[in-house]
Amino acid sequence: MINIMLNPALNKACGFINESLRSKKLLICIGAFNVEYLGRSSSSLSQGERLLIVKEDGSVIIHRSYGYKPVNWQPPRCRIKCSLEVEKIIILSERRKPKEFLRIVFDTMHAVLSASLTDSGRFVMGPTEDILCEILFSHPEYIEQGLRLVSREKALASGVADFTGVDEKGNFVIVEVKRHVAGVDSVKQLDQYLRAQSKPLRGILCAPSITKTGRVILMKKNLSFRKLNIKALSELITLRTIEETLDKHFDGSP
Amino acid sequence: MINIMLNPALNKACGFINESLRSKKLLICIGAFNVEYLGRSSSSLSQGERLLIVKEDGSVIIHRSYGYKPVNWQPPRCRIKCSLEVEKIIILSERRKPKEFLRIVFDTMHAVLSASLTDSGRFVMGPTEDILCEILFSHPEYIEQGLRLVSREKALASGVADFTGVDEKGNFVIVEVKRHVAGVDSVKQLDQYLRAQSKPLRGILCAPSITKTGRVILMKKNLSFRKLNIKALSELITLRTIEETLDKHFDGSP
DNA sequence: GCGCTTAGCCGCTCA
DNA sequence: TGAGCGGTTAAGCGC
Repeated sequence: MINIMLNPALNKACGFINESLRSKKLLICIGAFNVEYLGRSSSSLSQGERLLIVKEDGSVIIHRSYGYKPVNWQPPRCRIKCSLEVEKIIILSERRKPKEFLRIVFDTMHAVLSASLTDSGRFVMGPTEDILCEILFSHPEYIEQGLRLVSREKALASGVADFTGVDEKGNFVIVEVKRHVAGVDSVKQLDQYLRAQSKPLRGILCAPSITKTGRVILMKKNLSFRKLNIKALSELITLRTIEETLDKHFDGSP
Repeated sequence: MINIMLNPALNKACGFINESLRSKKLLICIGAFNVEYLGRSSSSLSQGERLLIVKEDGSVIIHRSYGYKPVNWQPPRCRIKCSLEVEKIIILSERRKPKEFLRIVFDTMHAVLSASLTDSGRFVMGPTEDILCEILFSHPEYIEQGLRLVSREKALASGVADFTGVDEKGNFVIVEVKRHVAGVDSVKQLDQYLRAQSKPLRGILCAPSITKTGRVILMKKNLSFRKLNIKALSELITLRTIEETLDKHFDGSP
């Protein structure tokens, strides 16, 4: 059910907004306003025509006419108040922790709209690093011939290694998997894991590619790099398997 | 100017959307649809009632009823097409680089709205230079150990220096503060102040960072650079101070 | 264009 | 509560 007012008087708009907030509906306002943000940082946006969205969970989103990212926002569970002043509507949103405020002052309201959205749809994301690990765990030959993977998500002294295992020659190895280009940070991450061990182990970094500086450090530290063909790996797994993995993570959810 | 249709027939909605895309307006659609994303990753969102926003710059934003982040999106400069199929409206958005697609299939349209937003407002992030100076004036140790600041906004022969003071060793200093990366211009500005003095003084440039060429000139002119941690400095202002500021701003609010 | 760093990063997990 | 870490991270800047 959708309610809407076009070019409402400010007092009417204020009533409409308060009713929408009270009944926890999606609220969309188009009008001329300015915004002040105060919290971890601060910002100030002077007057202009924009789009304000307040969701039923108390999130606030402010969009200008361009860009896909909001200019200001607040996450869910904000306390939101709307009040009428002389020739102005003031919407104040308070986030509890960290303490942050958004103050929106409307001069003009072009449209207010409220709606209840019924959405039980399911959102599924493509192969994540987690799923990639799942695949590699059942196909260690894609990392190295003769490699046996022993543990997954192994908690080490200095972080959580994707895999630990034993290579063809009986050396213990730690494996770090990246879904994207491995950079200096990835190499350092793997190196950290290794340095925190008492004995020297082999380290294998698996990624679709590696940056030049990343490779330099990797070679200096005598680590191995294994190029992953993400697409080929994805094809080792059926959609069914992905859904099973998801089910494991999101267990109870419908 | 705002146009709107409530519960339009799909063919009417399709016409409305195409007209909005053609004339490069902000487009808002509320309806039941599913979304497929294909690109660097992939995702699939099954049927449900949601909010679709298409901006005049070709950005696409899809929001569910909860959360402040979009479930799917595309950045500006996407090519967007809308077509009518049997009992469905299909909106396809293509991002050129990297190649990515969003396919939105509407079963039902509850509302379509288009608007032109006029927004020449200015957005300013973080503590203003003024506030930054305020903080540094009460915490000169963040500029240099043992520094005593004597004056603020001191009018000199060739401009207004942010601070003048005396360093640990008794040298007179002029301090210039920048909120953003200091460049060649900032260095020259500080140098100007110093050259206009009869005696040679020390010059300290404070900024979160400095460009390479800026640093070269700075060193050549024998000036000091002090890296500012804007975030840490901001945190020297307590929340209490923020709340006082808010109170001042929002005075009447309950 | 690559590679690196920052962000009101966000959001998740786990000690 | 904090640390670690992945992200369709995005976005900026230097090389």
